[in-house]
Amino acid sequence: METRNTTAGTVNPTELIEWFDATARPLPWRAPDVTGWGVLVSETMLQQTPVARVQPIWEEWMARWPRPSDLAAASQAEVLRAWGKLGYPRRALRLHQAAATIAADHGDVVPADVDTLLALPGIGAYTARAVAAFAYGRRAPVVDTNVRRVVARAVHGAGDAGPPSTNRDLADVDALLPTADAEAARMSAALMELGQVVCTVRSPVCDRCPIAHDCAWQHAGRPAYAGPPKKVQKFAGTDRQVRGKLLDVLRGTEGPVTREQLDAVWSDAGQRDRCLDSLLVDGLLEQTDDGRFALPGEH
DNA sequence: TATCCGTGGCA
DNA sequence: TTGCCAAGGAT
Repeated sequence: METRNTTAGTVNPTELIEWFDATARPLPWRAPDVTGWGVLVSETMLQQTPVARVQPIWEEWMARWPRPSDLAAASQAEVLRAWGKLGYPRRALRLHQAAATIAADHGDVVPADVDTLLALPGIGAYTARAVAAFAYGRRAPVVDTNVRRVVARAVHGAGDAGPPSTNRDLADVDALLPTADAEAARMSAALMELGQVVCTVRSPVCDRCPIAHDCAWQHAGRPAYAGPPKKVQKFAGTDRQVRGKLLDVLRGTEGPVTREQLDAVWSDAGQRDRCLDSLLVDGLLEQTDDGRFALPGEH
C-alpha cells in the first residue's frame, strides 16, 4: 500500500516515477542500448538547444562516431561542419577535446563519476550529473531550467524560478531525491520531463500533473512570478550574430575563403574585424599562410 | 555574479 | 512583428 501525501510542498518520488514510466517520450538517447558516450553527446547538444533540432544531428553523430575515439580521430573542421547550425559551436570543439581525453585517459569509456566528468571540457554541473544519472543510473541531483521551475513551483510555491544559484539549486533537488541510485536517477529524468511537457513556463497543464495535489504553487492559488525580472539577451546586431554569419560562410564552402568573402556578410568593418579576431582566438577559425581563412585543421 | 557565447520556432 | 526562450558552460 502507498500513502498519498497531501502536504503542499513535497514531491512523492513514486507518483512522479510512475507518471514518467507511463508517459515518457521515446527520445533516441533514452534507448536502453545507448552508451555513456551517446548520452554525453546528447546532453552536450541539448544545452540551450531544443530537442527537435538535436535529434537528427545526434543520429548522424552516433552513426559516424560511435565511440569517443572515433570523434577524436576526426578533424576540428569535420566536427564543426557536422555540428551544423545547432548553435554555440564552441560546444563542438569542447566535446571533441573531451572525446580525446576520454579515449586517451579513460579507456574510451565516458566516466561515471561526477568529479571526473566535471574535469572534462564543456561538462559543467548539469551535464556531469545528467551523464551520471541517465547513463549510469547514479543518484545525482540534475538541475536544469526545467527542474528549477518545477522545484520553484511544487516546493516553494513560486510562479517560476529566480536567478540560478548552483549550490542552492543542487541542495534543493538533492533533498527531493530518494536514497537508492536507480530510483533517484529515474526521478531526475522525471523531474525534467515534467518541466518540459507539463509544468511549462507559459501555460502549465496542471490538469495532467501527477503531483498537482502536493504542489505548493497550486495550494497558493498559482501566484504570478514575483522575483527579479529575467534578463533577455539581444541577438540581432550583436557579435554573436556576426560570428555566426562568418562561421556559416566557412561551413558552406570546401576550403579556405578570402577576407573579401567574409567582408560580404556584415557591413560594419570594425565589428566584423573584432568578431573575426575573436573566432581566431576561440579556435573556431584559422588563418592560412596566404592570409585566407579556414575552419581549424583542414588545411 | 553577470555577461558572453548561436540559432530558430512560436505566441 | 518581435520578444521570449530552449536539457548550460566558461570566465
